[in-house]
Amino acid sequence: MTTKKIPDIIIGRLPLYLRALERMANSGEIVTSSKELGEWVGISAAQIRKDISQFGEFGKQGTGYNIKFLSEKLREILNIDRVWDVAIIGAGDIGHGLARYQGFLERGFRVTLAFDNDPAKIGSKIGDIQVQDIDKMVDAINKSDVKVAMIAVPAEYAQDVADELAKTQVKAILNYAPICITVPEGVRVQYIDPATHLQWMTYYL
Amino acid sequence: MTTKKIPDIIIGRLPLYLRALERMANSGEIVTSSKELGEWVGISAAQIRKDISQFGEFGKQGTGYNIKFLSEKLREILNIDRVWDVAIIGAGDIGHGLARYQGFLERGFRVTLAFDNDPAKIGSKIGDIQVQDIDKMVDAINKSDVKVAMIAVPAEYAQDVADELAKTQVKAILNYAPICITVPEGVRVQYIDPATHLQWMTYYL
DNA sequence: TAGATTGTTAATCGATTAACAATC
DNA sequence: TAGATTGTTAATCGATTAACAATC
Repeated sequence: MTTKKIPDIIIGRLPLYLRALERMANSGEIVTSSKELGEWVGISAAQIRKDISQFGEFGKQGTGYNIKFLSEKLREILNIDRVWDVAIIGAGDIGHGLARYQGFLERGFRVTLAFDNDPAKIGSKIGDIQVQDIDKMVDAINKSDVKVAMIAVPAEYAQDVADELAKTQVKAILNYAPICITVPEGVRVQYIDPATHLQWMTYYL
Repeated sequence: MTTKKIPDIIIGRLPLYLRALERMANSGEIVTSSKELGEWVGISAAQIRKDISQFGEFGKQGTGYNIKFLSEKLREILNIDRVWDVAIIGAGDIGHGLARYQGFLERGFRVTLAFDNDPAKIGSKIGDIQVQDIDKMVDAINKSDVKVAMIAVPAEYAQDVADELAKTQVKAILNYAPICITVPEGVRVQYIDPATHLQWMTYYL
């Protein structure tokens, strides 16, 4: 079997499909079509069929896709048919919000570690996790099975944190600091910066 | 003069260029090149030159780009050579974090209105803005000159909020609810959903 | 069977890269 | 002048769309 490389842009759409399918399931629907799913996520039916067909034949001609079945398949493909432990670095407003965010668990993630360099925050609790000294981060992560981290520190510290994370088994980083970071080969980074998103839209105002 | 339509994907990169240029300026640099800027943002030099040249000739052969000058031009292009008032709908953890976020002001945005439907929150203060009853949102926004809004309510209310916003002059929405919303022609939406970003990366783990 | 919708191929469209003349 | 780097064109690459046979 020749494993063909799936384009990254397709992978990025799968979570959107899954999110819509889960909402459909919640409202009691059993099957859907590429057309309906496309309307939910704002993507053409042809593209949805093409994307999904990269991974197998999950639909039935004339009928469409079974929502539960397709959701299950997408979860397997995305490796979220399990729960990933996540570390948060930075216990300011953003870190706090992320640590308390209820939406993660049902979507495959559980925050288990939090770090900060502020003595006033170290030792405090967010929900039921305790903020640890950032100096102990590498050790603590290496003792855990955390492979996913979220950086929520000021821009000037983000690269330092990324460099420390490089000493651990973390392979996926969600970076809230408004700066592009450099990471070793094999580590993935995604960026969230609300100001950047807003600036994109003001062009059209 | 024929105004050619600039692809949306190019507009989306300009805020990244601007962000990098501002950091360069802060560290005292005066000029940069497409090569250097490309390294900062992880984009090829050729693409950066092509993107920037859509809007004018802002560089000098042999020298590169003056950082201050190019920043100024990008701000003009993106319409952030002014400050935009922003409304936040939803005063939970995310809304709170956004309202308190210090990073907006220097990048062209100021949160001036906040709304919630929870009687326990209405009337409370976040920084120096007071949370108002969401029933008064349309009136309050219409009396203001807010054209940008951030939705930070649970997924099940997001479409309702979007429908209400459609009765105002809001033309740009940053949606934190994990759901795709439908808006009238001419209104832009951007999405931020950390779980979706994380799920994108777990594929590769 | 007739209607619907998938999976897939070929055609189109758009974005990125490479190359280089222009010029600072 | 020699070296560097832009702005731009042409070539390449990749993604999206349209169309349709297969089939439920």
